[in-house]
Amino acid sequence: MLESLFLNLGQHDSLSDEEQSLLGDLMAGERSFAAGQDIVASGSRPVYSTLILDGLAARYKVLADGGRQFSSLQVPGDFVDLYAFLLKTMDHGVIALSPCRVILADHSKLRSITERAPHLTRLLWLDTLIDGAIHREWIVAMGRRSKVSHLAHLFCELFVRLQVVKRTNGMSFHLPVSQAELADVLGLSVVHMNRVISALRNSGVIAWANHTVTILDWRKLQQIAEFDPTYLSMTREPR
Amino acid sequence: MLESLFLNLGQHDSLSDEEQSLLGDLMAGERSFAAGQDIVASGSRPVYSTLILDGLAARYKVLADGGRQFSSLQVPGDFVDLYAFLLKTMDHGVIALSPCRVILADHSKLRSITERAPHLTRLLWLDTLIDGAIHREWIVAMGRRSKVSHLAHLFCELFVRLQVVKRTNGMSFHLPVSQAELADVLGLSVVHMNRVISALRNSGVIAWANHTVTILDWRKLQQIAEFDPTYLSMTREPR
DNA sequence: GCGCCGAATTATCAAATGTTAGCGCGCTCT
DNA sequence: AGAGCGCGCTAACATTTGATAATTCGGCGC
Repeated sequence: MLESLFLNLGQHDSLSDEEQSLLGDLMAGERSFAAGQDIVASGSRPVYSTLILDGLAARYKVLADGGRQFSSLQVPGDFVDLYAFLLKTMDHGVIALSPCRVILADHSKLRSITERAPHLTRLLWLDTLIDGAIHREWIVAMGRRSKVSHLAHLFCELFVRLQVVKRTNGMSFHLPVSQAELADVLGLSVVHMNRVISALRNSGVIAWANHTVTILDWRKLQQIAEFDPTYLSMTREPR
Repeated sequence: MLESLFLNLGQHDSLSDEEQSLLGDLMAGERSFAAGQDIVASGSRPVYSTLILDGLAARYKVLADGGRQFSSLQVPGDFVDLYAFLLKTMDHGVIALSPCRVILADHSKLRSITERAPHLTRLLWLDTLIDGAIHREWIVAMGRRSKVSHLAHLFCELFVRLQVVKRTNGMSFHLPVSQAELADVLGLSVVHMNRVISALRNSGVIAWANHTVTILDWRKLQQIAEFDPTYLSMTREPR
């Protein structure tokens, strides 16, 4: 059941049997959320952190004028709020964009891992660092890429991340979001989001129908996006 | 000399004498950089992490069309690349925006801290988590705030962060950046950056001259920015 | 099969933002 | 003192993006 987690953490450095069993002991208490439900509420002080087993979730913040901005997308094998273990108070919410199955990690158990399993601690720390690296990449995309390039970059990133946890199907992956939700990722109006999607479609590099994105020309998509996966740290080396 | 670091880490939880001495032992090898110099090069694999003692630095990425985007600003007491300890390869650069005095932390020593000092490890981890929280706040600002509000938010954030490390002077702080550099923070053209700055000035909440920002109306600035400092985790509690 | 509803798409116009160019100020170098 | 230069600032115009509204499309229940 924790296969996604093992694939995710294990891609960066090898996980010993003991570490796998520590993780098995850590993760307990499966839950499900319907699309649109909050997985973690803004302002709360969680006593456990949440790992996605299945589904798509997003961190978000809502401003006074009602505008919503997603600050990340979370796929199976991702901790959505591992940082709450140390940050204590959630300054934003996490919402299920599709039906989500999750499993919980008690903060007290996480703490004892930091006391007793330094290497596993470093891997969990690394997981949050990659989170940060993705944030930085998003900032660059929002600030200086064209909107089409930004969208292309997002698709590249999602494809690679989903591939790691075996959720791609050839060059396709499931993307259960509406154009309005995607607009809240890129920070655009729905109308303009639609224009940007049309442009990327018309360039012939992707197809998107029935909540499924298909990459028709991976090389060209990468070029449009200037995608360099270095920031995802997908090499296995001692950490 | 490490006062800024102690102020920074110590604001979240108390640092024992032993931890302070571990940090003193960790940080060694002072260096200086002129404004405009790279402190850490993109693509490099650092063997130490860098702490700012004095000056202003920024993480950045340059795109193929020459556009530059800063993904963070770093003030005294900040590690600019603590994450390189685990991420290994820099996927972006770090530049000195003003003359910078820094001090280094050997990755081998950092590693031994994770093996022997769990609480200090958690505080260092926390430091990188706050980094991530700031990134998320920037994403929200870039996506859904008006440009004036974004700028106001940035000033609120800088003021509060600088206050922690005692680098404010009343309601003023030193901001040694040109409007062009600030444009690379917000992701705007220089011309529009100038318009936005003028608008915020004209609203009477800030003054900015001689590289010094003065907050004339803190309450109103916060309102414009919808600034809520929760994400900076400025409460001292067990971590 | 029919009608309803949410989502996608298009059209039109308005506002925000970018581009290019130029001016002026204050600084430094000679 | 004069020239050069970086930087702030403004103007004029082009392009991108947003707002509003209408139309189409597709799934789903009756």
